[in-house]
Amino acid sequence: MDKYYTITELTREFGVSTRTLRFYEDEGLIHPERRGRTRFFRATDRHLIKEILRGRRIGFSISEIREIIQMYKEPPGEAGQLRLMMKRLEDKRAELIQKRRDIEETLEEMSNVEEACLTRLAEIGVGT
Amino acid sequence: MDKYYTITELTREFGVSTRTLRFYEDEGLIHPERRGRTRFFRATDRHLIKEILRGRRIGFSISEIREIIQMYKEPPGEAGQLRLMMKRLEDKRAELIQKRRDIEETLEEMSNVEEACLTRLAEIGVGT
DNA sequence: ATCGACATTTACGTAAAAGTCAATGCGTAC
DNA sequence: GTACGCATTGACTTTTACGTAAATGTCGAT
Repeated sequence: MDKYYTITELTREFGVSTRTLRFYEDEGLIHPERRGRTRFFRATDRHLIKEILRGRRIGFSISEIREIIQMYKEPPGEAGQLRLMMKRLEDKRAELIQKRRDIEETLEEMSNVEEACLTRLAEIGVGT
Repeated sequence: MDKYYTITELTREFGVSTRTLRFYEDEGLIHPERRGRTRFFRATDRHLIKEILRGRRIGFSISEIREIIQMYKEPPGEAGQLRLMMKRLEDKRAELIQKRRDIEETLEEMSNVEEACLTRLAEIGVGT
């Protein structure tokens, strides 16, 4: 099949603006084809967009996302480069693990607050 | 005891600048005491800073953090407010859970890349 | 009294990630 | 053939979360 996606199809699917997708293209993250001036997105672009948005939700900057995409594409050939890349991976991993811990702590606290709300509601509700 | 912390003590402990702490004060997130023009931070401020920074790592904006802090302080008294608050909590919770999933997926992919790196290093290493 | 370290305020600057607006093109349904 | 809707480009604007510079204050040690 090799389907093409138009820009608005993708904006609808992912809930982003055309500006955003063009911005990602300008930043070199995706490379939709062109027929005349119109962009045609392939499955691979669509998949990349998914990864980009996931990175964005996590809080990665555009350049970090670019770096990550690069990593998938081509593990560099030279040993020094490889070691450096693994070091960076380690750092990112630590960061993500910290972030996950932060999220879990926050989720717990939110549960507490929610419970307090429920109790309060019950108290008030009684008198209604 | 009721220890006081100076601003630089806290900047060192948390790895942030004085500008940042003053900014948080301007934003009404913390309320250090004053003796003359100098700020003196209490344990409660220190604890708040911890929460603020955790929120920041998670990706909450200042106003979201402010909102959260507010929630801890005073679960509102009126039923409608309470329900609204719980709705917002639900939304945030969903967001955080999505974020956690994103992180987990990313961690897995990073493991893959890392493994690929190791294999590659081994291949190269053989010829060294 | 002066020096250094730390503190303060005010004000302007900045980078990231888009939003918004205006002008224009291209295809097609009527 | 023209009006309409979707696309495009480029320029300008906005928001967030601080950074940074300048000019000054405070205080203990020398």
